[in-house]
Amino acid sequence: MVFRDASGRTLEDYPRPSMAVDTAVLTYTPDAALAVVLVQATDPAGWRLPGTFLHPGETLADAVQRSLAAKAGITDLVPAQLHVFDAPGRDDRGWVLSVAHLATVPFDRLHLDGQLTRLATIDAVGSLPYDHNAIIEFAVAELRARYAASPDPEGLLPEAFTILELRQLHEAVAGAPLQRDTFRRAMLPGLVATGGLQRGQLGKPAELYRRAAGRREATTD
Amino acid sequence: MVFRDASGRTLEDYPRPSMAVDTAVLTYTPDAALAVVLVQATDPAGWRLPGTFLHPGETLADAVQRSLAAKAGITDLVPAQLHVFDAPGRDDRGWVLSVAHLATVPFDRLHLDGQLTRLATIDAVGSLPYDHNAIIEFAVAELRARYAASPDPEGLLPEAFTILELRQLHEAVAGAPLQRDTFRRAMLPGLVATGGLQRGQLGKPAELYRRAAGRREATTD
DNA sequence: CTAATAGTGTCTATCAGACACTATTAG
DNA sequence: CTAATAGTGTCTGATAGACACTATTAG
Repeated sequence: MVFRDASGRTLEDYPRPSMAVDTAVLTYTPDAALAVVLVQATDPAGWRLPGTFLHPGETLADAVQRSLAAKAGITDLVPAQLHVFDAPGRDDRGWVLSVAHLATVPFDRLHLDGQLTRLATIDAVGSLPYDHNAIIEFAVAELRARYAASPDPEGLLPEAFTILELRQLHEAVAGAPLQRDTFRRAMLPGLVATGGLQRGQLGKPAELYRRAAGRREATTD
Repeated sequence: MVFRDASGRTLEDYPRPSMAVDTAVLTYTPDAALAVVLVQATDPAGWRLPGTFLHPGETLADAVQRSLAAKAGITDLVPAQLHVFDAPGRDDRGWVLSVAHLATVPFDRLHLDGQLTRLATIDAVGSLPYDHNAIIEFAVAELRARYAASPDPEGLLPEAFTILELRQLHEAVAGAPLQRDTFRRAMLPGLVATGGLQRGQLGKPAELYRRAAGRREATTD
């Protein structure tokens, strides 16, 4: 069926923008920092967020996966839409709207190639082209909301972890220190002890936990 | 500056989708119900959310304003982006992405024309074409989040109101009854007594309030 | 007066913040 | 032993839910 409006024009007669996706891939580094993946571009040269133009018939989520699989060797992502950036002059190459996305990846599943890709710590990202700094702001705010309620909902830690490791992750995400005892009591309902202990450190060995199956909120019941 | 990719193609050589906006305009009716504005279309005939295609150089927010000013006589909106609906087959007229929006309007600022526009109560919207039912779900969820913390943040009530009227509005938004005394105590920090009373009803006259200037959250300080 | 609604006092359970205490390890 | 970290007990203040009480009106 061909659509025609009041003036008899079909859908193809209307000017259309180019549609892009740009993704903030967030990870948690071994030195306890929240970091974002940047890629090197040539055209306006410099570091920026990985992105691509939407292909015909393709889903936004698929475009995100396609743009990241090559550049960062990441698969099985669950990208989340954040916001559409639509300022008319945001891209000097033409009329381009970008749908900003967030994806989280455990550090050991990242395979960055070094020349074309690098990690930047969240509080030390430089000035990026387009509105990519604003996209990172959006992404971090979204991640903070997710981490407020339950223990490591994105699975950035390995299978088993101590509560200290969990708290350091949550502090990196929140960008602020968290109460030691309150944090423990808030997270315990969502955790299951593995029975193992973490030895070799000074002090009493810490119990190892994994996330509870039901991905519980921090409540009593 | 003309952009060319590795194959020498410019931005215009890439296929592009049509970009639309669809808006859930929510209001609060005199009979204490949350309702959404629907418009009558001819092309696939039936009721649907008001929307339009994005014009060149136009902002999404501007397109929302343009599509609503005519059809519902509403101006000075502050539309909020909700989500991009991008399923390849969502529109049988072609490849159309829609950016769903939420706008709230006090009932007495609505000027619906009757033949082409009507209100539907939220829990009695019928089955709408495309993904317009999902858009309404998104919009109501967003409104609920906003109304959880502060008194009538969208200004759906008139200047002065009683706490009973405020609670009835919040119950319509939440879709569930709220505790009478708890609600009052939670909202009072964000309210200012006007000094007036609401008379003429049976029972003790209720004090009239307006929203506090600072749009305070429900806390003590 | 009665019926109805507005507004408040208060008890209980829960929870965050704060702090100190006990428990268990390395060295 | 000492130093350091893990884990817990407990007090305080704030708050939600529940319930009952007082206050003030219409009729």
